[in-house]
Amino acid sequence: MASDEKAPRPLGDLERLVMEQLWAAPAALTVREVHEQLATTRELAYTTVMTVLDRLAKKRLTERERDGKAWRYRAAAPREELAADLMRDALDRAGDRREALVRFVGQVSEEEAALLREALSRLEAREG
Amino acid sequence: MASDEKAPRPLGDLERLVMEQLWAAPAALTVREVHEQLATTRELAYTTVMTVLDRLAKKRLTERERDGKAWRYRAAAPREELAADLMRDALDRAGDRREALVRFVGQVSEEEAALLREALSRLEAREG
DNA sequence: ACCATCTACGACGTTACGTAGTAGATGCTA
DNA sequence: TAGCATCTACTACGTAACGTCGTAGATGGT
Repeated sequence: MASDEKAPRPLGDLERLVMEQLWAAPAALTVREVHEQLATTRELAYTTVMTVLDRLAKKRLTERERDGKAWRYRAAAPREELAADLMRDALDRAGDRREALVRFVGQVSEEEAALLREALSRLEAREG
Repeated sequence: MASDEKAPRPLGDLERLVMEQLWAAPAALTVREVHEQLATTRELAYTTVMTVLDRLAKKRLTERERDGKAWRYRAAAPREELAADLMRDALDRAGDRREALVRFVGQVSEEEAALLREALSRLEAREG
């Protein structure tokens, strides 16, 4: 049955940019590091980045740890995990799941369909 | 590659309720009809429903046709189509699609996995 | 012609997000 | 240890979406 929970709001533009920095980084980043990266492309106050990082943490999209007097932020989950969650949410919001899945596979590319089959086989091998 | 378009905002609570009325109805509904339905559950001004229907139309989620001096609204697409679109969007926003799909099938239920396999077979039969 | 009804449009409060400033805590350094 | 550079915490403001509704004027049937 359809979930009654509210769909998670999509990330704002800046929030997405920041998350992309974190996802791309091999380790947790400080506000300064994120800011320096973004500053190569756009003018942006240090505190703006700080605010966004803070909000992302409140939304549990990032986690942070102390490093001296600064915080280091990292993504709470891989980008692909978030994508999968959103796909789940969307599916949960569909009326007829079968129909929704049919339409979904009907609009993915051949390549993606192949990836799906592969993923399903792997699942079957592991769990089936 | 990841789409740069903004993710569509999820429907608001009332917008979702209204869409559910339209999806459930066999034919296009007037503002009054939608209002009467919703009014059985909650107190709501007629014009509130009108506004929402109008906004949904501007967002191309509903279409409307004249019926006397009133408008009749219907969903522009089936609920499952919207769900499929949202799944696509989420997938487009993932970094590594393969990984995202693996995670996705990893979190669907057994039943949903079966539906997915079925949908893929059907696709293969039709296109492959 | 009248009355019920419908639409068009504007309005207000709330919340999310982009954006940034200020004040005060903190930690290295001379 | 005094001071400077840096970091956080908190506040704030503008915009847009959405829930919510009112008013005014158009419209159509009897």
